[in-house]
Amino acid sequence: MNHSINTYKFFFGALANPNRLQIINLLRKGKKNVTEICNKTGFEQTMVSHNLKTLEYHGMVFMEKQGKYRYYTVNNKTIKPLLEFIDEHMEEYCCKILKRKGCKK
Amino acid sequence: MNHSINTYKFFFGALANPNRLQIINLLRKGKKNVTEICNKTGFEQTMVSHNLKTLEYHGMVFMEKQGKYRYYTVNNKTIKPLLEFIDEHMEEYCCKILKRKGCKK
DNA sequence: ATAACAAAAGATTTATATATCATATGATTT
DNA sequence: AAATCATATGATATATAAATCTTTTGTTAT
Repeated sequence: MNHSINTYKFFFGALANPNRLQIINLLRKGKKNVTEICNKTGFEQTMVSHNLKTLEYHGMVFMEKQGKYRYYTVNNKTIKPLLEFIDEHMEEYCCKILKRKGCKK
Repeated sequence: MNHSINTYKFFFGALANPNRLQIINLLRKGKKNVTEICNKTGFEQTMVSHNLKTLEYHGMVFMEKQGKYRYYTVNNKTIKPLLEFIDEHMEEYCCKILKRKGCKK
């Protein structure tokens, strides 16, 4: 905990949202622009833009302009290992939560 | 992402709360019972109990009964490296957020 | 056994985050 | 340069989470 409590609060808050998580998950399959994200997810454009802004603000996704399009990529350098780490944590310590889906322990 | 979107949502949600983060931070200094947590933080007993329940459910803290007391410890096996990993992420990718407090990059 | 203490549980109010709605900006095409 | 497409921004209504309030459970001491 090198930073303020609220910094962590907002960081985790950025990931505590199903729509943002779905966007992250989609971007893990490759770079996409906003319209492509909307089409693949069925989400509204404004909702996607707002959520991408939150993710970008926290360094979870990156944006690059290409003409009238804006392409987004996920920050796999940190997001991938972060999610993997949490997967392992849950396998170890969240049996109650995962039970229905066949937890190892 | 081995688990459902909502599983991650609730996991991150558990950490996206300043009071729970403060409790985690306090427990990092050592095992404490509910009353001790209340005294050190100034939080109400019911609020602390509710938040400890959330943290325990997600395997972030552990509880052991000792007479009428319930002692809580933080799961440092995962919480410590998790927070350290996020510290590094923020130093690298969240300069905008940390700027005021002297970000390295 | 009853009182006092420690902690949890449930219900309700309050606070916060989110999606939606309306509008604006920027780039490309005709 | 007007129209269209792509995306972002700001404001507001709605949904969700959280704190508080009230009550309950469990443990120890008298």
